[in-house]
Amino acid sequence: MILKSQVEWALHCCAILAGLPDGRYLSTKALAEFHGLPKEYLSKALQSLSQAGLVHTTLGPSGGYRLAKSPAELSFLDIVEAVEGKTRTFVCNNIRANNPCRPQGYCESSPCAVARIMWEADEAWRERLRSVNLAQLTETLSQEIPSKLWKSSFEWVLDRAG
Amino acid sequence: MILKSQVEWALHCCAILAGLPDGRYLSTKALAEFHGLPKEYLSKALQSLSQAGLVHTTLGPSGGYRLAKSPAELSFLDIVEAVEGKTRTFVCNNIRANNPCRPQGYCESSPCAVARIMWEADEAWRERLRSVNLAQLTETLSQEIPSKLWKSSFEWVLDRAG
DNA sequence: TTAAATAGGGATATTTATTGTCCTTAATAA
DNA sequence: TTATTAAGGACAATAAATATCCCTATTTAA
Ligand code: SF4
Ligand code: SF4
Repeated sequence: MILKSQVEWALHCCAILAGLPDGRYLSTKALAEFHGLPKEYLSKALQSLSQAGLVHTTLGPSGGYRLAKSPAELSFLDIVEAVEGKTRTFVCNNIRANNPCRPQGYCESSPCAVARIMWEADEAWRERLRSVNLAQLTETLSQEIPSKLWKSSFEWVLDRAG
Repeated sequence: MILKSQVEWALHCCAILAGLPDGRYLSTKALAEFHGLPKEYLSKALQSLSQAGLVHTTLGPSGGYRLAKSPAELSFLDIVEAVEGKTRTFVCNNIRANNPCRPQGYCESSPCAVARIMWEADEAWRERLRSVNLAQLTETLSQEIPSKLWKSSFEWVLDRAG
């Protein structure tokens, strides 16, 4: 069970968009080139972000994407769920229903303990993702990335932002 | 990203084995029949449990599986990792290495903030699974499953345990 | 002693999910 | 008007999950 690579792509793209000045947009083309990713496929990830309302888009030359909210209002969970979906990682196939001892017509009232425990763990994962926002990420990145690289990347992006 | 259904199977099988009297074994055939699962494929899941050292096996008629430790010593995480593997759910494809602004020969020293945050969430998930053991599960199940069904299932299993 | 039953595991097939490409459409700015 | 963009549908390629089949060594029950 491994997350789609689109999750990593979306997180990186949002990190870039978080540094974009107000009113500017960055295109799929630029984001794909910056990260060395297939443009058409990255586009699907960005569309997921758009459908989830995390980014705002415009068409035409100088069009592209910007964040729909402030970085502090966008959590990792928002981005992960936009791309990966909100479905819980454990799905119950209700195999207890096959128990040969089960009386005819007997119907389980509620999810059993196995499922509940697995769902609690899933929720612990989501809760942790919910607790980190984009502003915190860019703060950390700005401290860890060499300032020369940080600056040149910023300029590279601004050069292409519409 | 959804866990294999083998995870559910393994958890249910372990729950059954946890109720098995000392020295008794239950075969793949019985476990598959009880849960309504394909015997040959369930066998792969049980082999994973065996390779992880969670269960003990014997061959021949009256052979099968029993837990290798007491239910209190077996956590959900043990079982999930035996079947699903220990690989973290977020894999870093190091797309930052494609940054066109990156100086030649520049080598990232350590995993970046994105990966670390995703790995912390993964660890939160595992920690929660680590905190629940099989003894707790069977305790809950015994309270929630109607006693008539609980008893008849127990007898069904004992009938087939070698 | 023999025959049946078992776990283990290799090979392979089927189905589903992920990854990736290509193309069309409508909107938009230069 | 024209070039550029996001959106999205159709489709292809690849990888992973699911499933089946068969063989082997071991063990126990008859
Ligand atoms: S016992 Fe729980 S996990 Fe198993 S099938 Fe029922 S609800 Fe699902
Ligand atoms: S997650 Fe971090 S380490 Fe992985 S590619 Fe992105 S920036 Fe690099």
